[in-house]
Amino acid sequence: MLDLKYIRGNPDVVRKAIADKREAADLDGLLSFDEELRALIVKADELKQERNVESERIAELTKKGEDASEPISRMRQVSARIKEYDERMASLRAKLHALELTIPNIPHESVPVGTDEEDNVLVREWGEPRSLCASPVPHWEVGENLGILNLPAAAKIAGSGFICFVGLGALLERALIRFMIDVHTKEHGYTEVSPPFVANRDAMTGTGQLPKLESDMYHCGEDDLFLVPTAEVPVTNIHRDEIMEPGRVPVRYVAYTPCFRREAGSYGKDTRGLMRVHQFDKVEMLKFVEPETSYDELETLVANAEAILQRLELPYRVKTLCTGDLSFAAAKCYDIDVWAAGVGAWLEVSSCSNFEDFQARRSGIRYRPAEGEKARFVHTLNGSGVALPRTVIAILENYQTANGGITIPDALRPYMDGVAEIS
RNA sequence: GGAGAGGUGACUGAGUGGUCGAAGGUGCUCGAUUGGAAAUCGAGUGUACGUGUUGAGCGUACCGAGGGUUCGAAUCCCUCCCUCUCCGCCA
Repeated sequence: MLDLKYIRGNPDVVRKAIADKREAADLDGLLSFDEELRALIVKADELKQERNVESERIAELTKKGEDASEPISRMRQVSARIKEYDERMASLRAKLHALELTIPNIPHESVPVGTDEEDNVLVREWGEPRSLCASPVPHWEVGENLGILNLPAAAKIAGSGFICFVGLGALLERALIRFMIDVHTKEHGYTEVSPPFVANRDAMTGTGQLPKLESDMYHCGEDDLFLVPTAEVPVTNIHRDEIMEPGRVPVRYVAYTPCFRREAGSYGKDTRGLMRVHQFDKVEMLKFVEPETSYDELETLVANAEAILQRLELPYRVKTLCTGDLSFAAAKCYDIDVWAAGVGAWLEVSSCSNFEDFQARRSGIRYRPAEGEKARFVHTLNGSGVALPRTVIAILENYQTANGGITIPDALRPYMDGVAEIS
């Protein structure tokens, strides 16, 4: 959510952001509601002041035993008018707020303007895109062959787009989670959290999943709870409606959660195997920082995610998303794609974003720079560190050996009970 | 799921219809005192919105949330949420 005063003062900047992000938002409607509302506030406040003053007089008269019926009947009418104003303002506020939630964040000046992923800009590449064997097969084949992946079982249980790991496959998943969290807590200074995997409507709205993406969320109607689409939702909301005391920021968290996404409307060949699933594991990093440092923090965030892939010796590339590919709430975002030799494709395993104060304003997350100073909104950032299934794909495909087995990356072996190869 | 208790400012804790944005205490900030500190004394100490010759002032709102009663609600009524205690159930 943007500052309404900012929108009022810089409508052209906001209009450009909406266009660059290819969003549809009724800015003019918002501005006119805002103007109408402020006019009503002035009138209603005047009436309320009159009522407050007169109420005090009525109290005095009553105390002295004098007749107060004249001001009372007059105030009865004033109150009726106030009620009318309050009702009009309430409905106007609701409409205004609904529109406010549809205004996207403004891209940072360093973000390239573009229409879709074709216009994203390559920042750097790491490692050689290759495999241990000459002609690696796709992960679903090698996984089924080795008995570590049972997709038909997952389909039987929950339908297509779900995963069932077996044996060393399941251990590999668990090892990756532990490996990533350990690196981030022990070497990168993050604090581990294990949050709820469901979130309520307020939490989902605070981070920006609602109202726009409701149809992509799994929803428990009975309790009006949503399965988390990313740890970003529960972890960002840890500090919702808080003012963090001086010295508290920067706060850095890392969390493992499963992520649930309906992926409604996603069809095509990139949905094969583990590439696009409804439930996947992810280790996510989040930061709450001072505004002045947020772009430096974004760079280290990306570096922290890259460190995971470097340890696993998986080739990857980093891209800056252009305005058209940038998500609704982000001001700037880097995507990291890992190379998967079997399917011969770059797969997105991390998205590292700076939301500036967009989520913080929406969620009421502030900090006090020093004792006695005015509270300011923090800047929030988050990035995957990293998403599991596509990392598993890369391991199954890039570490495939000529005999159809899988070599375990050195960094993972301590977490795999020393297992060096799956065969 | 059943029964009960409770939600007030950074914290603690008063307040059952008007003089309450809210006593007292603690903490914090500034000042006095001191060689320095403690103690003591004095002053100050929320957020949001609006208005404004723009950060002085003024106004409005906020005592878990939302409604209602009333000229007037922290105080009375209703609904919901959350916390705690006991019982039941259970990993």
